[in-house]
Amino acid sequence: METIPKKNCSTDHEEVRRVNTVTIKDVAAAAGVSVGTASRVLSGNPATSAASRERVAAAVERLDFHPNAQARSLRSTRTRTIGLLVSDVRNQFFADLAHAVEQAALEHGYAILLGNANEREDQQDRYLNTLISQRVDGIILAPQGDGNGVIRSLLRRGIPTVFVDRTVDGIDLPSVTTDSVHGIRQAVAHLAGQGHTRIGYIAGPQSISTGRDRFTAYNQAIADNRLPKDPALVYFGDFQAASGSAGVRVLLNLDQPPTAILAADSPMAAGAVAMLHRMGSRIGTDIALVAFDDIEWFALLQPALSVISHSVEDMGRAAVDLLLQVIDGGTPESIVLPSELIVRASSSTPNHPGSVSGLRKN
Amino acid sequence: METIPKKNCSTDHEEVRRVNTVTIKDVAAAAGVSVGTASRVLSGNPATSAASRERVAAAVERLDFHPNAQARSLRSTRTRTIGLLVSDVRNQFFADLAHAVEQAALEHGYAILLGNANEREDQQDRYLNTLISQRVDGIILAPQGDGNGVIRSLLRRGIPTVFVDRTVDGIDLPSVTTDSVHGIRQAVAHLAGQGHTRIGYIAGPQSISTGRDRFTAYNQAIADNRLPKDPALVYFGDFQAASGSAGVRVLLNLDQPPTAILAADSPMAAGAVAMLHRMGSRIGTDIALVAFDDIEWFALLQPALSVISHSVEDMGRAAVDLLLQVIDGGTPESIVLPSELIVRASSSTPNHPGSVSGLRKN
DNA sequence: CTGAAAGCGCTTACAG
DNA sequence: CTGAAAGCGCTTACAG
Repeated sequence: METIPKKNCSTDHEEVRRVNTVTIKDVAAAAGVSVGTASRVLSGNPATSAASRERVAAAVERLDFHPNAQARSLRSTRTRTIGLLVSDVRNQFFADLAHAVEQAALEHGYAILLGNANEREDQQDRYLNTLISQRVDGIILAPQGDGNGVIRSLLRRGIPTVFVDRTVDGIDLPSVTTDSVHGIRQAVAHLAGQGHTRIGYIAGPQSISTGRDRFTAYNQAIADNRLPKDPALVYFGDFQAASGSAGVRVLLNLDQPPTAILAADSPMAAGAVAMLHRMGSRIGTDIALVAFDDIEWFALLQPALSVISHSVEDMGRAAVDLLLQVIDGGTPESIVLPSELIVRASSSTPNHPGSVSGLRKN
Repeated sequence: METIPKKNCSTDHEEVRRVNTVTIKDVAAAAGVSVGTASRVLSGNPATSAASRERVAAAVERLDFHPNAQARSLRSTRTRTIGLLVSDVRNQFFADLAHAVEQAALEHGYAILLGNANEREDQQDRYLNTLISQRVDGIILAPQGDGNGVIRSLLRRGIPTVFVDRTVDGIDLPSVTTDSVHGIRQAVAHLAGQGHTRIGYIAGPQSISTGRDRFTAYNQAIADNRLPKDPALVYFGDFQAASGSAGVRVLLNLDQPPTAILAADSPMAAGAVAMLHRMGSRIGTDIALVAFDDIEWFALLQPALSVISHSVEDMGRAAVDLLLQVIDGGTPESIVLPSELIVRASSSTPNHPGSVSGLRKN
């Protein structure tokens, strides 16, 4: 009675994979009820007798039945699956975000289909197509690009989607983002307060909303603190580590190098640290360094890195909440999370910085 | 002709999500061919005329058709989806592994359904059930537990599965693991060569194969180098950061504390670093430190951490290769990847360590 | 509370 | 090369 042999068309080639798939039909037969009744028991429909429930449960147990989610969702159009597309899993921030989203989704009975765009629009679009084809119930997206690719399909098809961390201009979807203004303003004020007047900035790409927002916030903060504005102090990176290193090299080779540097995300900050080490510039002594994103590793560096912190747990949880509301037909408001400066040793430059490392190179 | 209104049973409640789902029927109608022909064109079946191909392609484009993967796999029993279940996404090693697996899978046209066990067997089993229900074509698993849970279902159902990084005793599945013996032997010899005789070890859990393997390798290396064996020098952690910190505290409070410490994975090493900082013990001077796993952050610490390195890219790629072979009905051999010591400043203790930090505490 | 039957969107022999 | 039809494993009104 177990493993009822299916009319298996395979020519007995031994290559008989998955013969052992037990279906709801097998369960129904074993329990002595109809398929409909078995289905009702399985889906928790109250219109079932205690007797059926017991017999079906026993059969499920005995046959080790796992309902075919494909078939189920083909009828019910719900897959209980959420697609999460991040920009770069190896970026600790997104790994933490993936974890937060996954835990929050799990609580609501959803599994996460994780995609990794590698900060590239073509890979994002490829995954987006996969997610659409897999008929995920909704998508949480840290977007790439200008919204002229597959993102349009998402909207057209009415697939519940929310943006996380980033947004796309002209695409009106609920989002969870960080208000970078407050944290960056604090950071610049903190540095200016110590006498720094030349604060370098390693910016993210201006094609990405967080890259733009943080850059705007930096410019604003420079102006607010009446610091001289010098375009040479800004290096445009790509949110990845190598560009952080490149940025440091360029900035430190300036005729008038900065005495403090702000990096717009954690991989670039890591790259900056590596290059500062290589160039023999002592962080917290020769140069102050502050990073956007709070990663546990930053606290382990010596000196520990000052960071602009925002809660990745809150972000992940909020994104799931928002998406669930959209799936339920709601139109939730976007959420903006706060950012906050955490001062550590890397930006505590006791000696007047101008005199320590501001020495002209020629 | 676009969006042909489906016989939509929704009571016009406005809650008409996904009306706009276009099916292969719509495509066939728009292209003026039968559903069968449309299907053949879509799946690249050569038995199609150039004319049909063109008309179908045009219809697909115009209607923005995305085939329903659920329905497709219901017939073909292939989902083109691989489940990857890692122990902890926030662990940089596994994030890197996820990335490597995902890239390798993408090359073969597979999407990855990523699960995160959080180093817990119950969460692993829950995800495993989801993956089975989703009918993934195969599973790449960094396993938890003793193999008496859902893993048995995997075997019974013949679902193609390979182990990665870890294995489970008594479960015979192809695997990709690291040979820890060589790297750990090198590390201990390197430390012993500098005069260290008391080498502490922060072990992983003995319920996990990598925890056991590395511990065995450590014991072996201690014996090989004719170092005194002292059980007090071993602290058993759980592969997570907090236990690395706890381990350092315990070991440094010994009457005869170690002058060198080896941590069995990167999160525990990070925890160890944090605690050494807090206790004012200078890495590379007061104490030597070596970590298993090569994470980019380790190179950024000052002093940079010596590590036992193994290639996570190779591991991810090999796991996908193996799984693909299993899916194709093969029975591939397991793969064991090498490990190698990389010496950096954290384990270069020029002064005779015994005299520097081996001073008795009482 | 239960069974028989239709149907979700595809694929795939089967004839032609 | 193509169409008509069966069927993958479920769910869900419809009667009873």
